[in-house]
Amino acid sequence: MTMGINSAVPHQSLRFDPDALKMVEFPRSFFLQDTSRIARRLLGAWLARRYRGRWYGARIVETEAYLGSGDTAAHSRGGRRTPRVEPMYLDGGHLYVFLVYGMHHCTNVVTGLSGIAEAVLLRAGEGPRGTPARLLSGPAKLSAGLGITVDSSGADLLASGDLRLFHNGSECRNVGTSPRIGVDYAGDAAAWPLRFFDRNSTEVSGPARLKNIEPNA
DNA sequence: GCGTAGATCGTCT
DNA sequence: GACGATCTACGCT
Repeated sequence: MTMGINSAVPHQSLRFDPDALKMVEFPRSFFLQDTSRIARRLLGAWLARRYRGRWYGARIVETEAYLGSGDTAAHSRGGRRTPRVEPMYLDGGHLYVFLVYGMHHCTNVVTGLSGIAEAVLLRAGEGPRGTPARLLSGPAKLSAGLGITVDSSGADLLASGDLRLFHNGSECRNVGTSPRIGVDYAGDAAAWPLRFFDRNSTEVSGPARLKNIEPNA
């Protein structure tokens, strides 16, 4: 067996202590709001993973909303319900993780009631102080940094398990908006402004022309 | 800074 | 059999 850079070990620099930072978890009701609103409000929240008894985490700085059956960019477009996508149909607060290009994992937070296949793709994060620049500046990099793989698809973030979503009460006040990245195949939906990012962050992914866009109050 | 190409394989048609 | 909700390296401007 090989244990290389693709193993599910989180990056050491992401060690943190959610208790010392007085972080709390979102209630289930948070994940039942409008998906675009959740995508925006997740900016500043911390995705966390417990590995061998220690916590590792990343502050989310970029997200995208995927709006279910009517969204031609979503894996659940047209009501598709295959084994891979099944976690998208769970209650809000579960994870949906998939593999792209045969090598990269992408992590999503499922939103909405059971039966509604919407989700928020977590596109980029910032680690604690000392984390190397650009370690988490992309959906696959964020997943790899925390060691999240498809093995975690379907996990419940509210089950007191090893994967959680924390926040410390402060919301991102400088939010930029743009079309989603990498969905050119989606026709009209490719232009929908469903990408959200922290304009103060240096770790946002994507081309420069999609950064520093005016705040969208 | 921008555009292009190649990696690599599960999933869906 | 084609195609990715991506990333890196490389060449050019």
